[in-house]
Amino acid sequence: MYRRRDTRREQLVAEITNNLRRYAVDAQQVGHAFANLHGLNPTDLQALIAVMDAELLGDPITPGRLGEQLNLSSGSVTALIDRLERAGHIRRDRDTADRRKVLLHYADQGAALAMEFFQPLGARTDTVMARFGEDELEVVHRFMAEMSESLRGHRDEVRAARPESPRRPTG
Amino acid sequence: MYRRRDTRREQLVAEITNNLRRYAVDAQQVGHAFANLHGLNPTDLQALIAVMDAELLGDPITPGRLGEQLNLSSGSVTALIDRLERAGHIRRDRDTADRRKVLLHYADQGAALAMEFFQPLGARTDTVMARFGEDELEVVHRFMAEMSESLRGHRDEVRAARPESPRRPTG
DNA sequence: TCCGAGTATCTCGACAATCGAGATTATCGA
DNA sequence: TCGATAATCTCGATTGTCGAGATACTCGGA
Repeated sequence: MYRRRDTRREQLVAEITNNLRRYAVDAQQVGHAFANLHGLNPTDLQALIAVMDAELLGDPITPGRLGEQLNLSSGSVTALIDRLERAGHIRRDRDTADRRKVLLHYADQGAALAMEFFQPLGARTDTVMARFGEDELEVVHRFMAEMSESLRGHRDEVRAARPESPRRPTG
Repeated sequence: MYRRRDTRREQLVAEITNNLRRYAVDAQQVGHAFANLHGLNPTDLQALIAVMDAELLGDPITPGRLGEQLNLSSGSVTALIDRLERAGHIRRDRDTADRRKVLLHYADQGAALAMEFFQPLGARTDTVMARFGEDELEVVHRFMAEMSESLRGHRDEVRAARPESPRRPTG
């Protein structure tokens, strides 16, 4: 964000970078605000979306994998799922094949909530996209796909890094 | 994400929407992982970025406004600033004009951390953008600017909404 | 069928971030 | 100087999270 802007191209790069960053921040705040509004905490909403995503991909998520995605300990995951299940957002089902496993499915309550979360967002997204031609959307699509891919790579790198001196403020 | 995909255009819209959502989720997880790595919690990192942003715009943020941005109560903000100040990330300064106000500035420690956070991200962003022509970047820029603007509007709407029955589970 | 190693999930006590009401400190107009 | 207003901080209660150990299940071998 804080870089040379001598050429038009550099200026574009700088501003796009800015916008991506702001988009990410704002998205997080939308999630936070929405969660508050519905008596959830942000983790709950993240979890709900992850459960829904996995299920729609035909590959229901387990508590273990959910914990990896959200970076939670096993204890926290159990508490999290308890909360969501108590609120009627999701269900726990044992995997019939491997009965050690628990598969998470969203319940009606959770589907409704996710819908309520995504619908206004989708409407706004559509409005913006309506102002772009199909060839332009092709460009945007290619850009977002690569950007998304790149960010996922970065996330995995950061996660792989081990804290060398985690919290030792000058001993 | 879950919509008709009859035409190429609809397909594009659907996939871009998907990518935006995934980008937001992944960005949040990067923040979470990075914060963990450095002994912070996600709120601390968000706050640090907000302080840095405000200061670079020439308009240093106050604890009150920081609390609004992050949706924290005044007590939490004080604790948050205490943590960050103790860790050497930011400084508190009284506003000389209105001495009730406290202005937050990032200290060297905080600048270094923010740099460490953004640099690898910037490198990746640059790599992706290098694969696009200047006219393509113009399109992406316009798209991201409008998208970002739209999302901010949505955030404010969600924040303005008041929880009608916040947490009364059929009590 | 029984055993033991391996894996997934859950239980529980300790810790830390957050909330929210009230106290504190500073400003501004009369 | 005094009272009203505003920004920040203090403190007790609540709640999400951690992490080690317990529990439940699977799978291969005898």
